[in-house]
Amino acid sequence: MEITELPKGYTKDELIQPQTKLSESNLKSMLRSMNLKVTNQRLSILKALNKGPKTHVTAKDVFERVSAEYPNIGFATVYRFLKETSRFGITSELRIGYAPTRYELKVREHHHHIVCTKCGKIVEFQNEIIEDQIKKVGKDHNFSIEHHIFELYGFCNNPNCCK
Amino acid sequence: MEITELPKGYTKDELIQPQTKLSESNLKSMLRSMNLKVTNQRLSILKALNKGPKTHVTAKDVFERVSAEYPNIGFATVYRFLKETSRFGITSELRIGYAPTRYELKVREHHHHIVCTKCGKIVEFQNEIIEDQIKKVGKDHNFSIEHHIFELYGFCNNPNCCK
DNA sequence: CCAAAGATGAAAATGATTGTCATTTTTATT
DNA sequence: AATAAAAATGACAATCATTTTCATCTTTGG
Ligand SMILES: [Mn+2]
Ligand SMILES: [Mn+2]
Ligand SMILES: [Zn+2]
Ligand SMILES: [Zn+2]
Repeated sequence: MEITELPKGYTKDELIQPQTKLSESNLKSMLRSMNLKVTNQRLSILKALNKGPKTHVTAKDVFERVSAEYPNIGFATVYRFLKETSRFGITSELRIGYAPTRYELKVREHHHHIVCTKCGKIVEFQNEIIEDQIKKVGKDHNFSIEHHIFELYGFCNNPNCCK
Repeated sequence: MEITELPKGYTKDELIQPQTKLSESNLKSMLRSMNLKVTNQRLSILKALNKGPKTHVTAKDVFERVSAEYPNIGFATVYRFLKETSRFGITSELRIGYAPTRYELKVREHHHHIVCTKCGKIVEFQNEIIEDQIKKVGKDHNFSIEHHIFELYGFCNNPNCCK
């Protein structure tokens, strides 16, 4: 079957390990490296992205986290900046089923995701064999591959997976 | 970089080979196998999906093709039925960047796509090694994998690839 | 401090997809 | 062929994530 429905339980928290905590000056130099001005809103968005345990967050998630600090933040600012981060390779985008786009800071190595379509759990994995095959496929078809999406969907065999 | 933008030239026709031409009675039995009533609109949508050379079509593409035969067709009918076909595994869905969902009749074997983000060309490929790794990853993480998405994005080294 | 250049937020716009519902069509059964 | 129940259709409104617009602030280099 193809991805035709949202992962039902996707509101649940994910079980990913908390990630490296980046310092304020780390975040500022990130912004400078993007040739963007350093604003409180942007720093706050980066902090929100960097805050565990939920590391795959939607624009709405970010908006809510930042709103606590800056109640006047606008959605446009969040969306605009998230797109920038993705454009500059600071974050990667995750499109799961028909759910809103999720973002994650690229603080860990390149990886992909297995999504439980029952409880929404997201597990990360890496696979060198697949990455090698991607290069091969590109070569075989005379394409310069710039990026790829690769996500697995199924059911986690977890005792506490909902229902 | 992640998929942050639409393939620019995606309006262009794709260069996929025309696919097996299914007969009207083939299409009718498809519908019956789905426990759906046989209507002219549905047959026309299936025909549209089955018509080359563009085999990865959006709801709008289908709407336009069907409109020629049934000028009163509504978008709702197209969307509703396309979703059904996907649910029953008659079609597979393709989500390319932020472009509208594309559908393709499952008349060929399981495969994936390389998309040229410059000219929109879509090339299909199969890779057994990757499919095997998918099974392995599922097993390793104790998931029952139901489906997966896997698409490569890049530039085709094609003399007639736009600019 | 000052003046671009850039960033922000409010609000409206966009665009794909879905929901509603009155009307029509299909199909199995007389 | 007539009929009745179930299902499908199409017009239209609604949703909802994301983007655009634009007038008003901020940032930053000089
Ligand atoms: Mn991840
Ligand atoms: Mn295909
Ligand atoms: Zn990869
Ligand atoms: Zn596959």
